Order: sequence, then structure tokens, then C-alpha cells
Amino acid sequence: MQEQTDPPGEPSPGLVSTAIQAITQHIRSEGLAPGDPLPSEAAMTRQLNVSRTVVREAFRSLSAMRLIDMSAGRRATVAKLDTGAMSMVIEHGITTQQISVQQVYDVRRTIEMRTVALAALRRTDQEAQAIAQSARLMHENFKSPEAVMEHDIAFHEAIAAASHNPVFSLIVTAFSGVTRRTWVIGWRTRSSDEDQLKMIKGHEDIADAILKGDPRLAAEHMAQHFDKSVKALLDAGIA
Amino acid sequence: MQEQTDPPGEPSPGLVSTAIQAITQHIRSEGLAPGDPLPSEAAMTRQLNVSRTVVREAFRSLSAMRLIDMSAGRRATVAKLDTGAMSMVIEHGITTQQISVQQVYDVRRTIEMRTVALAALRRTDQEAQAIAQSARLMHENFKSPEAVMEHDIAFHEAIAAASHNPVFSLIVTAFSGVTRRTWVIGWRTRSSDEDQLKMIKGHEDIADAILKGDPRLAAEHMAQHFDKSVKALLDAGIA
DNA sequence: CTCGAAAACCTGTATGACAGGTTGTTATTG
DNA sequence: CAATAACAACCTGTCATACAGGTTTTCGAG
Repeated sequence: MQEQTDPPGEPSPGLVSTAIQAITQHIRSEGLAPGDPLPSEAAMTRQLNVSRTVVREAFRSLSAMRLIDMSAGRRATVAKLDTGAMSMVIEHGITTQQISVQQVYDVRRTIEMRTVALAALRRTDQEAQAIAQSARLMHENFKSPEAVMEHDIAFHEAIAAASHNPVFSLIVTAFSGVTRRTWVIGWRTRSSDEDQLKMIKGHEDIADAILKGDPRLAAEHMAQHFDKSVKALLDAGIA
Repeated sequence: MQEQTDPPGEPSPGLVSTAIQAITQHIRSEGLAPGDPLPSEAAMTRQLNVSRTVVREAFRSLSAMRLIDMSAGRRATVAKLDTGAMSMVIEHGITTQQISVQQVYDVRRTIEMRTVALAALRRTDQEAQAIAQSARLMHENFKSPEAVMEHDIAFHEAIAAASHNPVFSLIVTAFSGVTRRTWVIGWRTRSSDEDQLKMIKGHEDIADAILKGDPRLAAEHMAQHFDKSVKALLDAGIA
């Protein structure tokens, strides 16, 4: 193979990168939507005049970023928007200590001050119910930290969803992984049942404000929530 | 190969995913920092009892997300924080019409209202200079839309950098690709030199406020800037 | 026309081979 | 002895081939 003249213009950034570009370019130029099938590996192999190895690594890379879905036997398809890659980047930043937990919380605060206000304005009744439901489940399971945490995360993601802007959802969800790793630390600083219930009450206040459709009040409660959370982490000595 | 018993516990999400996890796990457990070398493909092959094909696809996937750096002959190394993956996700969302340009701008506005305030508070003199410099270059080259756009993008990235929170930088930079595809549209709606210079003046106002260290004023100018930009896009009929 | 089995196609994984880049070692030379 | 040049060992990049097992298409039997 490889008889095709490859114009000696570029310094060749590697065949795989080229293949990745070719695939994304295909999605763009064909105007593919989520669920639409991509060319088979064999077809791509012919089109690009490279080995299947190269094409496969390209497909696999896009799959790792969750831009496409792959499964045995079937052709790859365009994927729905997914947090996969973004959360891996954030986690990588955290584990290699290039970003701190506190910095993530600052970004979360910035974003969620907005999502909560948007949610108060745009939420459907069903979304308001889902948000309130998460808060309620936090309350009901407050003896089980694990459960409280999962409902807490669901609470924030539900608010982001109710903002009706998928980019906000994407970012908030990407941070959930970090939250899962630090949440318990903050919880432990609230030693008494009273403190813990007060924290949960904060969530119920937010849910109420969203239900009432009051963006200012919702944002205010969210700000307090974050201020307390960050303080809890700082008290616990998180950098 | 493959004699090793793989415990029939999990429903096997694919060998490559497992390998990816093993590698990231290695980074975590060894506490690797950017630049540190990873095990060779051969070593990973032995450790995981899978073929080199699988290990290679795993490495390549992480490389595509820019979590590791690869180059011929050398072993892969842990990568510095990079926007690569994030911008691909955003671009994918845009090209498959799962998110709109306006939604991206709403997120940008939310984030940059914060970065500009932080920049006003935390910028070094050098950073303030870089920001002002970008605004000045926009002004000087205002006859060349391409140049104005690149300096505009650099302007916003410089502000994010001056916020001293790499997560903000990450997100703002990830959006630059989208900006590059839509910027010209907004520019065209400002038909007269006067309109165009007024838009550039907005940037200089922001730079001044940051130089003065006035976060409220900086945020105010940034808000105006975004409102006008969004209006320009809407006038041009961007969904 | 319906249904089911075979054929054709596709992805997942393994193996082996070789080119070319990188690094550490060793032997040569001044 | 020190500097250096040649070499060996190792590593990644790419290709070809093979086969197992899943999925879709086709087509013939009823």
C-alpha cells in the first residue's frame, strides 16, 4: 500500500491524527446526526490508503472521547453529547496536581450560580419535581453518606439540566467525578446531625426557590451553599 | 497468550477500556507528574496479558485526549493540562447540532464575567500588559478581520490566564474553536468602521479596568461586550 | 408472503514483521 | 584519561494476516 502520493507539504503529524481528522471531517461534511452510522473500517482503510491498524486507532480514539459509539459487529455511530472526555481531562488535572479541588469548586460556583438562576426561570414542572425529589432523598437517607452524596450530585445535575443549556450540563457533570472523591471529606467536617441537616436544608431552600421561580433567591441560596462547602473543605485542609 | 484467568465477575467492557483504566490508574498510584515517563507498551502488554494491539489502542486513545504525549522511539509521558479533548467535544456538539452557538456564548458570558473580575483582582503587571497588548493589536490591525479575530481570542485567553485558575483557562480555550467559526459573522454585522472601532473600544475598556484593578467595572464592560456580541450574532440569524 | 438459515460483512483481538527514532554502552582514538 | 564515534538494545509507527464472534442481508423453502 501507500502508493498514493502524499503531498510533501506538511511535516506529517502522524497517520492516525490524519485519520481522526478525516473521520470528524466526514461527520461535518455529511451533516451526520447522533445515531447515524460512519463508514466501516475497511472503507476508511481504502479511502485513506493506510492500514486498518491506523484507521482502527483513529476510531478507537474518537470512541474514547465518546464522540462515536462502537460495538462489535456494528458500524460505529455518531454519539450523543457525553461528558466522558471532559471528566477525564479534569480528573487528569487533579491527579497530576495541575489543578486543585478548590479551583474546581470556584468554577462550579461560578457556573451553578447561573444554572440555578436559569433553572428557576426555565424549569418545567417535571424538572422542578426532579430537583425537589433529589433534595428530599438526601433528607430521607441522611444516615447514609454514600446515598446523600449521590443524591447531592443528582441534585446539581438536575439543576443544570433544567437550565436547558446542554453545555452547562456537560461541564457540571464533568465535575461530578471530582465531587465524588472529595465529598465525604466535607461531610465529615459536619460532625453533628444538626450540621448535616442544616446542609441538606440548604438544598431544600434551593429547590423551593426554583419551584417558586425566583432566580435571585435561588442564586442566593446556591451562593451560601457553595460558600459553606468550600469552607468545609478548607477546614479539612484541602489545598 | 491470554492464559491468565480473568475472573468472571465483570461483564467485560472491552479489553481496551480496561487497559486505559490501568494506565490512568498507574499515573494515579505512582503519583506521576507531567513529563514523567509511562511504562513501555511491551511492559503493559506483559502486565495485562493482552496483545500489543490492545495496549496500543489504549495509549493512542489517551494521547488523542492529550492526557499523555507520544512520540516515536520515546516512551509516552504524562502530559500537561491541555484543551485538546474538551474542544473536540464542544466542536462535536456544534457540528452535530446538539448545542447551539448561542448556548456556547451564554456559557462563555457566565464564565468570563468571572474571569475578568478575578483577573482585575489577581493579575500580575505582566499579565495586565499582555491583555492590553492584545486589545491594542486589535486596534492597530483593524483593517484585517483575521488578525482582529486572533487577537480577540488571545485577549480572552489572556484574561482567563490572569484569573490564575487553570480550569477557567481550560474552558475558555476550549471555546476558541467555536469562536473561530462564528466570529466573522458577528464582525460582518458591524458594517461601518465606526461600529467596528466601537467594538474594539469595548476591549480596551475591559483592559483598562483590569489594569486599574477594578473588578466591578471590568465585569460591567465584559457584560456589555457579550450582550453586543450576542446581539450581533442574533441579527445575523445564528440559531 | 413468511420465516429461518446461510452468506456476507463487521468489529475485537492476536501475532509477527520491519522501518526508523532514541538511548545507553562500549570501543576507538587523540 | 577523556572525548567521541560506532554499536547494540529498546521503543514506537505502520503494515499484513488470521480468526473468533456479533450483525445484517439475502435468499430459498415452505
